[in-house]
Amino acid sequence: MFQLDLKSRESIYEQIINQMKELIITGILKEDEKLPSVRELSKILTVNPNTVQKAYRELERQGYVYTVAGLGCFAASIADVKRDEAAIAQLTETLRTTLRQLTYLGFSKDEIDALLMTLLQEDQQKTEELKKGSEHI
Amino acid sequence: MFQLDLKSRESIYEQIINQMKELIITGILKEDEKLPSVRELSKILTVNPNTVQKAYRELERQGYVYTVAGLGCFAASIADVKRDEAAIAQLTETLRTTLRQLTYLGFSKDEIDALLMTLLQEDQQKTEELKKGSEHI
Amino acid sequence: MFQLDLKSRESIYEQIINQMKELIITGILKEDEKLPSVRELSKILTVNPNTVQKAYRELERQGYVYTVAGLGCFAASIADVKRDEAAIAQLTETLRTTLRQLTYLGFSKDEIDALLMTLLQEDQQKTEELKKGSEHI
Amino acid sequence: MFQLDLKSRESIYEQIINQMKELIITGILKEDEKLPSVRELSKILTVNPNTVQKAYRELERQGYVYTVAGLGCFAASIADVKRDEAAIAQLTETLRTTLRQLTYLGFSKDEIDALLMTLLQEDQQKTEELKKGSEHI
DNA sequence: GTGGTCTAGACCACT
DNA sequence: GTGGTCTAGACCACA
Repeated sequence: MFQLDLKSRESIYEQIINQMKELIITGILKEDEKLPSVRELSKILTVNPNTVQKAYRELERQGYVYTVAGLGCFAASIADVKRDEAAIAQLTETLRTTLRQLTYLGFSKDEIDALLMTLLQEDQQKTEELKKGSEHI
Repeated sequence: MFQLDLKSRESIYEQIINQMKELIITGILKEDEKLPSVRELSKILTVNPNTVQKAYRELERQGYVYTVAGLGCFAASIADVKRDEAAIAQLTETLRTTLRQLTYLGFSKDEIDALLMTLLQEDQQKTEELKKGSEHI
Repeated sequence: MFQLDLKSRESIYEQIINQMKELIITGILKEDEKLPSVRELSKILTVNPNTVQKAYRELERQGYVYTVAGLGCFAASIADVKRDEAAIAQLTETLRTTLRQLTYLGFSKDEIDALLMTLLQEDQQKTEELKKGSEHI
Repeated sequence: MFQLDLKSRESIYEQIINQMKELIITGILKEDEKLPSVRELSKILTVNPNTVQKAYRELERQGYVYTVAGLGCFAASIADVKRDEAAIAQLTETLRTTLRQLTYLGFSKDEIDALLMTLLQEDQQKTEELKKGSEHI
């Protein structure tokens, strides 16, 4: 279910956040469905409970899950996911910088265009596959 | 000449690297032209010399500059740095991840498309301006 | 009769306490009227009986209800609970802290004033409605 | 400078957050002024560095401070403080509930009005005093 | 059982 | 030196 890469530059709690987002956005984790408990997931991933806790807290802050003390953490409605303007601004800035770097490396507009189209298609396909996968359950 | 943003998430040495790359690739810093010395630049930017040193080392590692002991650091040939496959792979991965995050935030393909078009146009304009600017020198 | 919000920050037993207080003070639950049993209410609300138990205990401690062993829990005289100085002090402290937090967020005195007026009016209306509702019984 | 109350129901990191907000909002900590380092403050308060860290991170998230890795944490412009809608909604809800409770305890609208006026005035005075105090430094 | 907070260490990248 | 992340424990309130 989860694939952690300890060697990755992405920190563990960020990997947990992103993979959990994937499960929620694609509907594999349905609205109001319970997430594994902090302790449970920490055992599965063999990481410290605090690390999982940190990820869950951030997911709650961003509106992906909601917490009921004593009961656990549950997937929120996708509609509740906050379009955090700060996060969007940061992602936009990352895109801007990255595109700029490609230009520095001598990529023409058309080459960048082609690359982006490929990546976007890839992204859409991945989303579709995950959604289909969850329907079969 | 340099614009450092201490509040940015991007670390200072990365900002120096990226802006120096810009100067080199756009030809504002011509081949074999001397870069400011580590001490000089650190004074201009009011940052720690170690930070500038680290940026220069990384620029050398990536082939953007070469160092002559006792003389200083010089801009390398643009041909030497173009099409750095490792760099391209990394930038592609960054794009992939960033697009995925936007999808997580509920962005539709069309919205992402629109955003990318805007950014690309911005990038092209900036490139044009820099080229014109360097021709006048 | 009861509206529990699991997603609320307010713990479940506190929600039960507050709503039970509302029923008692507005006279919907009249003096010496029997409250639903712990087991009954826990089934209705689909919560753990311990949670209801805890709420009832706290209501008893604050004088809102009294317990007769073997018979159940009954609404106390409203006179017994009014003007609980400890409770008032605590609520005042909560107000003080909350107003301060609004100031931290940059709210001007006028903005806070306006907000309070709105809330007070809301509160008065709700009180009126409840009183009318209970007269008809 | 700081007053921690270990017995308080307010957690330590929340106390740090609130007191730091006070220092920033009142201008005692001026824009771009450095906060004590995580380790330094943890020693002063004899709490764990992680606890201070948690407070600083939250302050950054809310826009009260900005962080430069390797340099430290700095007071942000008050204009940058984010009017976090979720936080405002929560504070409003707290006010609503608290006013309701006072009504339950038999307070008339006029009594609540009077109490609120007193608290508001208190709050304004405190803010004024802190601002004056910082001017004298 | 659950999440929330805290302590006491440790290692890393950056300045 | 700085903040950022992580581990390995512990205690608390709540369900």
